[in-house]
Amino acid sequence: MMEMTQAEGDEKFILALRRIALMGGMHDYVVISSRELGELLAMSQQSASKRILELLDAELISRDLGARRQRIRLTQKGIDLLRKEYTEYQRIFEMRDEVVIKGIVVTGMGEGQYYVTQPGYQEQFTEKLGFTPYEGTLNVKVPASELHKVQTMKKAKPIVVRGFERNGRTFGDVECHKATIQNIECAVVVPTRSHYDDVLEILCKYHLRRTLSINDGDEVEVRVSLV
Amino acid sequence: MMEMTQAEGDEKFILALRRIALMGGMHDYVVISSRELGELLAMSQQSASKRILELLDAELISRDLGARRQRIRLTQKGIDLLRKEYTEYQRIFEMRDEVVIKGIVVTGMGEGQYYVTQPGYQEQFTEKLGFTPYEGTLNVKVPASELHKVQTMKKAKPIVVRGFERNGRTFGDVECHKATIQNIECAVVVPTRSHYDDVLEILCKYHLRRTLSINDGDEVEVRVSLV
DNA sequence: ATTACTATATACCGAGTAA
DNA sequence: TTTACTCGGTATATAGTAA
Repeated sequence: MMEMTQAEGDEKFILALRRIALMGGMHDYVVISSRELGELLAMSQQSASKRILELLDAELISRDLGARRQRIRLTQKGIDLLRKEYTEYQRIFEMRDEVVIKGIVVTGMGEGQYYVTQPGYQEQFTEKLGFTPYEGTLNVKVPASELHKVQTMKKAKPIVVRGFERNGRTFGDVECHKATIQNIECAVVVPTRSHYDDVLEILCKYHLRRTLSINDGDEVEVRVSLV
Repeated sequence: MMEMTQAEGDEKFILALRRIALMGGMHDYVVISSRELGELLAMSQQSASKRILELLDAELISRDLGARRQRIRLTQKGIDLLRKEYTEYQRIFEMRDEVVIKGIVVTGMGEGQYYVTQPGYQEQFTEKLGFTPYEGTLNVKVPASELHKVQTMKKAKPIVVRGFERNGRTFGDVECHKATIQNIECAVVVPTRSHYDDVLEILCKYHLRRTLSINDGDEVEVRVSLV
């Protein structure tokens, strides 16, 4: 005897629910025969009839069964199930608008600070990011399970801060992405050199450790805009 | 022998594609074992393995099969299939003639009040909304989980209140949507500036805080008409 | 026309197991 | 550890048909 949880068993209902919803079944009863539903779902009249009985049994639809025609509408439970599906697709496709990366605050090697304070960069930060960064970056280590989000971020169009030369030293381009941490505006700096880095360097107008009262080991959510 | 068209046979692939997409497989290869995928899909390792082979055969994913681990990503065809599904859900849910957005009453920055009281707007509000707004807006903060409804609202055809110039200052167009809160007629003003705003500004003939006895922190349901 | 039952056919899943 | 084969049990679909 194979038992199924609610969520697992739901899957086969979805297609039928969607067809009914597309015919207006979320708002009111719609006339639909089992033959018609079968055609829309590429299955036999018999199977469609059975599917309707299953949907009724699962309380995902309600039915008004007349002598020659049945009328069907979705129940609230049916609408909720479809909306859950919809939300999952939104998560998939709107992941492109922003991505929330969880990570742990760590102490960096002071590299960020060195770069941020270079006047050649600083002017551009102010112009292109809309704020003058505090002289120091917040370093956030990203766990492996979140690294794909960093990849996503790196593929989004960055705000490019141009490199320059100074005292015979070459400073490369820096790619930034606007972000927020607890609603405070900041920016993630992607050093163009290292492609496999799992530490985000974050610029902010404020001293984030003090402003947010965070320290090494604390978890933070960096909400990166990808637009 | 039962032949299936492409579209019909696709159905069983969708769930697996969605899981892979949610792990970032639309953007890059992601490491995922057949056991892991099986757990996520509530099926055995064997079945998940078979499903992966089927997805490969249908050219919906591509795979980099290493000695100890496989990496999978969606092909363009796989992405297209998911997007087709997403579009169908959009059709279902955006066909709706109203959307109910839950939010929390907050205190705004007084901007709404400034705009509402401009005579250039006020006349149009009276004409186009059917009521003369109280001199102040109710601000409702929408949680992230409800933001997709705001997107839906923004895609509906708005009532446009034309901008104007006054004392050398330019006032832009304002987009409104008719709505109700607890059956009281009102209108949601869409701030044209930022697309990611999560605060609704609400116009009403009455002083809503007093009329409904609501205050900061209270939850309200804004029922927005999309027709 | 319908809906939907019963019996048969088929597709699917997972246990066992190899590589 | 992996991936993925074979095979047998079971869930699911359809044809035939009743009401």
